[in-house]
Amino acid sequence: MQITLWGPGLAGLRERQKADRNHRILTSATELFRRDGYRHVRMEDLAQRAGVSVGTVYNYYSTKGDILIAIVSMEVKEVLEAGECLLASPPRPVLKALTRLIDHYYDHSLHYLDKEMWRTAMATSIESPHTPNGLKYNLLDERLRNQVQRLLLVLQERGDVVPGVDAAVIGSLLFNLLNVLFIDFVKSDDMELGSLKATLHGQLDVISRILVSDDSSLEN
Amino acid sequence: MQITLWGPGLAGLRERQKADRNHRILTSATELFRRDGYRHVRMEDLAQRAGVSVGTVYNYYSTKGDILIAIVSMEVKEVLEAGECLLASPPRPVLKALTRLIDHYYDHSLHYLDKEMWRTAMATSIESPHTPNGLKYNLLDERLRNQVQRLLLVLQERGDVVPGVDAAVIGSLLFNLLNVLFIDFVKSDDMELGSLKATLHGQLDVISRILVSDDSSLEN
DNA sequence: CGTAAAACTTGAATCCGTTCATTTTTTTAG
DNA sequence: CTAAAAAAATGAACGGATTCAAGTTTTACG
Repeated sequence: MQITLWGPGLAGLRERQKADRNHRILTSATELFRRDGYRHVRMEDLAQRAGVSVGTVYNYYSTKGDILIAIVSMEVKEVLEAGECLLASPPRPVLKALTRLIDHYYDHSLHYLDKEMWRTAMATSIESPHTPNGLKYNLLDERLRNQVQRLLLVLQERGDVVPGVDAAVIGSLLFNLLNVLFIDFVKSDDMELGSLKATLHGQLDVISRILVSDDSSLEN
Repeated sequence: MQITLWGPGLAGLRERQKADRNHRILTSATELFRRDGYRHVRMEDLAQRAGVSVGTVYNYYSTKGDILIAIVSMEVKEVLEAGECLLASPPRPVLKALTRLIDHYYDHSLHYLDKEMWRTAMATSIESPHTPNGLKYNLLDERLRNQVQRLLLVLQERGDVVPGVDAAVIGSLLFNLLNVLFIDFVKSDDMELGSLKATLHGQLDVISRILVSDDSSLEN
């Protein structure tokens, strides 16, 4: 049934077939989830569009939710990379640096996923934190948290953040905030990105007062 | 089949039967969920123990998750009432008042529910925010948020919190924090209540610096 | 009381994610 | 090149939440 187009050799036939099938499954899933909504996509539909059987899909991903996590991973990895660039030389003042980073997280968040997909991914990570799914999602969360913490550390080393504060604590606190606000955002079908960012800015403004000395807080 | 023990009258037979069935379903669910774990309880088991058919359970609750939300409601309502007592005359200083309120939320949280039940309830509220389930849960969340905000307002009116801060913003921020920390708590099977509260206290300590003037912050 | 409408209960059928015994394809060894 | 072994694909079968057409109980009304 399978025609060997490329002949043997070149990294192994099986390897290439596997990569190809995996890619087809992921592509089909992304398209179908966005077009029809995660809930309405049946594993059978997904398998059919990817040109494989249902069993094969389960050979690559252990649950329907696992496919979603894979898509979330792409999303988060891109965002993390962009974040690293910002960490290399964050803008001033502190408030602007924080806003820039988190706004970018938010702006990028609907690139591959829609709100329903985010809801499902978050729900999975909460309901089943110990499955491969959940672990993977939570690991990504930790990497984001870490990035926020490191931004604060960079700002502190540069002297923009007063030495007294614990960058890890406040960074974690900031991440918690941006996370909860994002949850509220994806929960509400109506809320726009602009509204999400406005709320964030309000709370960031308050937090950033802890971070700078009273003198520099007059800078705005 | 149904023996009319009380005779007709007294608020209608049907009313009483309904209340009784509802009570039996809720009681059975609480017992089974705690004993066998939410996931392992089948609707059929639950129906059998409640002495009704599966269809009848669905007549009272629209999904399995809906039953859980009903149990969460009991939990949260009790906690809200206790909160109101504290609002009537909160202790000093500010940090102690906040700690007292939120510690109570946490301490009470495992009274009816275990961690798995909380995870499911939270996941449901995120994944399906528009179903009766989700709406109910999110309404309760809002009431808790509001209570935290009102505590701050009371403290501010009493002069313990500096007039400059926006009680609604900080209250909301505090609620977000306690919420995220609680999510992390129920996600981890290992974490103890003590550890949860320790983390909270660390973050509360930071936040409370915004709330009091520099003079009073030297009080501790 | 008796009867029709309304409200409610029932459990078999449906739907869908997931599993698994079987079949097919690819690799390896001779 | 061929056969045995290994790896992977397949789709029918399973389990459990949810639905729904049919049956039963309660109420309303003469």
